[in-house]
Amino acid sequence: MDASTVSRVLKNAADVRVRQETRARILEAAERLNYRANPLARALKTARSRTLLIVVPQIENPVFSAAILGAEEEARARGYVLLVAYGREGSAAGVLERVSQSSLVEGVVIASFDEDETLRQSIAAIGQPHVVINRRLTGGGSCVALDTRAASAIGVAHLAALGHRRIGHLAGRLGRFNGDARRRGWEDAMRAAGLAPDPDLVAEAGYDPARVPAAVDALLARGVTAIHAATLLTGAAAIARLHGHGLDVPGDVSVVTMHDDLLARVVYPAITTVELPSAEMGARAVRLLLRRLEPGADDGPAEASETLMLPPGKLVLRESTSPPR
Amino acid sequence: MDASTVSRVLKNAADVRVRQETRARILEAAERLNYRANPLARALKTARSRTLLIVVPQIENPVFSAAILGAEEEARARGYVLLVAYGREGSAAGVLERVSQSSLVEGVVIASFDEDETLRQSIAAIGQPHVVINRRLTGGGSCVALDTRAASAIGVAHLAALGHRRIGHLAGRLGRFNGDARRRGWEDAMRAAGLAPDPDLVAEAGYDPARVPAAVDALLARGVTAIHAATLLTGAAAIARLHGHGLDVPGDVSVVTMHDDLLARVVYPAITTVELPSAEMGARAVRLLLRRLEPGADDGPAEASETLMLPPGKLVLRESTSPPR
DNA sequence: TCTGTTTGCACAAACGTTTGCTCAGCGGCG
DNA sequence: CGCCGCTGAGCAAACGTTTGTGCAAACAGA
Repeated sequence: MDASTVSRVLKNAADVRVRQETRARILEAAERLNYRANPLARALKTARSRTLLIVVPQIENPVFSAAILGAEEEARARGYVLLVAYGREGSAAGVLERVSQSSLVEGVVIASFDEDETLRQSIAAIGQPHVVINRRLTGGGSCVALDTRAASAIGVAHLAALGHRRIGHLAGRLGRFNGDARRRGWEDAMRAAGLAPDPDLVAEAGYDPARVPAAVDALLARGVTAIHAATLLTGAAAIARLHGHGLDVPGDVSVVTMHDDLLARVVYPAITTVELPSAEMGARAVRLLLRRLEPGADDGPAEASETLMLPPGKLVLRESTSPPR
Repeated sequence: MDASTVSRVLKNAADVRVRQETRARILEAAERLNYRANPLARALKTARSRTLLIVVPQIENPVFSAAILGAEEEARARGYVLLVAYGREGSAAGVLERVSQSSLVEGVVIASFDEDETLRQSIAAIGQPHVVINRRLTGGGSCVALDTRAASAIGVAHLAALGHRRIGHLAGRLGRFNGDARRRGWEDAMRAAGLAPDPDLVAEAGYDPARVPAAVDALLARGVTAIHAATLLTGAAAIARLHGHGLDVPGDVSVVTMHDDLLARVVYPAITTVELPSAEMGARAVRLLLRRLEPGADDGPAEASETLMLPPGKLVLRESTSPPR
């Protein structure tokens, strides 16, 4: 029983040319010995490791863990293994360098808080197929992002529909893709409701709960009756701050945010949010990557290296919003 | 320049036997060509992949993401790559089978919600060095667990010291290692404070926030003035329920729990918790594993395959606890 | 019966390392 | 002067696959 024949039989190659009896004998023996082809040897010979890497700046962030989940499922379904690596402080450079040298990876899904230019350089340095997620990378390759601008607009429109007129935006990191997109979404909805998107109604807290109290106080000083928070975490922190002032949510101030995570359900009041397909973002990124690695026609035409914007899901109505008094 | 010599020089082998000049020439060329030994070929030849696997039931759970972080750092520091895989529904069997056949892994760190017997069988089936974390596996190999019993006791003792006498325990999953440990910790502290650990003061909510309201109501019906929650998530949900009843926390009811996560800081009031070294749990598991894979004397004597219990950190005083009225 | 075609399988090289061995050159020692 | 032993480096086999090719045996057509 020669190795080559075994190899052909076990992978059911197109150039079969093997007798039924031989095939059966091989299959039986493989079964009996619990034989598994050594993936290392195969990868060495074929120069294909069927391994993908996802790099995230934080693993504990629900957006990224959801993206990892989605990516892992998609990769597995396609017969790939997904490695997870994380770059502390948001920088991707070190991780990319390290992993791409210690393990053989065919493509990388990258999430990073780096500046555009920095990130572009890190990516160029490893010279591997890649897809960036959770942002647009101008001039870069393909990206998969969440349409947080639309998500913001949905939340703000909800507040406006309830009758709120002074709706504050508790902004994320302004100057960055997602921070700006969310503020623009707020502006869009304000305008659509015939309200002026007064810059005074915007207070930046970034993604840091510790910066929330001051930002909320600033908004309160502007007389807002509702707050649209850029992230679930800062939204929750905003509610805590409001409680701290003895204010009732939603009685005195309504709060809406996005990302339908468990956190939205364990605080009081449960937070009204807009669903965002984080897991799908991971899955789509893997699909894009695989389309480049395996140019089969099974996926339809390969799109140009552009940004794929995933539309938000629906508004999940909970108890943090109500008409103004 | 022969490959064998290059190999010896680059890994700085003990059997150096190479002229300084040759060594320099090789090093220079490697640098110039940005040469990296192919990890696949090396792994194939040496039968050592320097890859570890960690299997967790959920990646979004802060305990596990912290453990992954700790494990990854430790693995990397030792020159290993850490693969992350997760088994939905808590079962480890499928993941172990799948990954151990698709990639070459030298050892596995396992977290799972499986029953002891089921888990033992899954592990036996893959026949690889392993360390179980976040629980004790009776009769199994080595484990690294958090001493949640002691952590519970610290939290409950804090409540007792404040003057609470009717302290309810919002239990995790009773009958399982961590659920039972936490309830025992509550009992320990109750007894130590001269209070009767009345079973009526225990209400089980598992790890599911949806079950919390009913459990909290049951505790309230028993006249508790303080609640010790088995998990941060159910603790937060308990606070939400208390608010829902129009009760003040900590004015009417104090709440304490464990795991010092971000969540504890974004709810109102910020939750008093007991620190638990989740990240260290991951790191220690990797160390244990490596000790078996590389029996060097650098780590002290290899311990018997017993459970390593990591003691809790300190009580983090926030605003969810106060003396009873 | 002979030639030509197909069928079924084995041979062997290659992937990029690691590692035991060989061996030429050379200096020292008897 | 001859032998020994050391140094420094190359040779070659091996790890477990994949894949192009070679080559018998079986078969068909003439």
